[in-house]
Amino acid sequence: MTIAARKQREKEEMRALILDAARKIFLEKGYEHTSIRTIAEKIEYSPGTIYLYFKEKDEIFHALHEEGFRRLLEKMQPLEHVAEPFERLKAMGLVYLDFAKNNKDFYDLMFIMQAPIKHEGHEEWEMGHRTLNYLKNVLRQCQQKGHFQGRDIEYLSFTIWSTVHGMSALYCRDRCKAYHDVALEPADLMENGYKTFVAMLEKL
Amino acid sequence: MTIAARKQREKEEMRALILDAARKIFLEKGYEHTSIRTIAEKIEYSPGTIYLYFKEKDEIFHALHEEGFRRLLEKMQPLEHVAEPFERLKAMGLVYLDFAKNNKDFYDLMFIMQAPIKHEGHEEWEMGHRTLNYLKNVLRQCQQKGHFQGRDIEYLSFTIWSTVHGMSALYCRDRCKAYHDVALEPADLMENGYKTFVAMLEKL
DNA sequence: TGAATTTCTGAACACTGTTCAGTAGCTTTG
DNA sequence: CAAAGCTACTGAACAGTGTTCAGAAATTCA
Repeated sequence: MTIAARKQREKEEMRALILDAARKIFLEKGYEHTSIRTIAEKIEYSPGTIYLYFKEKDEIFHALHEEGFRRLLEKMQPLEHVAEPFERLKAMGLVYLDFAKNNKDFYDLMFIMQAPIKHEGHEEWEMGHRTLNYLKNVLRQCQQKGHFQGRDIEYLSFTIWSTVHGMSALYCRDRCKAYHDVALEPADLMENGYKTFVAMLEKL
Repeated sequence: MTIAARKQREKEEMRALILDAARKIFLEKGYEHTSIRTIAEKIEYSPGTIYLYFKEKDEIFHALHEEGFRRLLEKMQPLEHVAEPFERLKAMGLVYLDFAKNNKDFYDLMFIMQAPIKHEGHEEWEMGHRTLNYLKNVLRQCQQKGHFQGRDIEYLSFTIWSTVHGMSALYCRDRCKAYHDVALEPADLMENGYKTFVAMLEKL
């Protein structure tokens, strides 16, 4: 079985090689403006080869989609050590916004891009669910400490997610320039916009 | 000058004809999946003709972009008759969310799509600015009535915009299905999510 | 070594936005 | 009214896209 094992390993290495190249080019040029031919050229294989490891371009998308969530969850990990739930919630928002700012294309991939939903229900959103459940849990812990009394966790989580996503999406798709006439930079808007939102959460 | 006038009129009619066809196909298939050839076929002209009226595909995008803002502002008009500023603000949010729900592709065009920014600064965001200023004015009126004391209008408007945009964007790009496991529909999420947000605004 | 199998190639297909030489038809002029 | 001029339009062509597949090359097995 050692040969079969090696072949299996080689297959995975090739997949990783393709994903690695694709990620770099995606992050540089964006998904739409990255062609299979460009990826193939980068790894010094022919375009056809890529189709031996991925059914279609979208499948590469999904693989990177997952990687994005792994990265985001990774950055959320350290927050486990923040004892106070509400403090943890506030920090989560900051981590989320920071992730969007520093990983624009990953963020785009994960939350904005028109995701091709061909693999219908095939658990491709598992990582997304995990992230969302993480938020809901923190909110429940906040409630146990007296915050958000009487609020439905589902709706509250949606509102909070919407706000930070809204900021991130406006940032990623350059709608922050609506504030150029008052000389406000995106980073400033996000920082102080989030502070305003936290003030709301504190009073709720 | 009557001939020149007629020619002028015909030119505008042709532009309108193209935009009309483009809008219909865009709203049906989305911007990316609409080809110049398809639009040309629909109006029974050759693809080349379209380039006599629009410099490029993106220019059609921008024209529809403007139409979208005209439509949104139109739906905001009746709110002038709501005397109480805070009531007007709340209603504005509902109109905004409704617009997103009922004009998914227009909303996408206006606030989500990677807008091609070639006409650098060429006032193409004028309508967007007008909409945003409308919001800021209402917020100022709210402040005069005692709401949002000490809050910066710029940051507050950004936070509010982000929240309703976030909900709309999650809706347009199908991320609401993250709540499918708890059997919550997008419309319900938006309605109650917005109620939650209004509760926050009331206490701020 | 020779046959079988796997892996890879690159030409080809059908599509895309865009350009431009050429044509058909309307407008003006002689 | 015919000829010239102009304008609107055409559709083939270019360079790009995702994807497929017959055949070549390399590897594995007998």
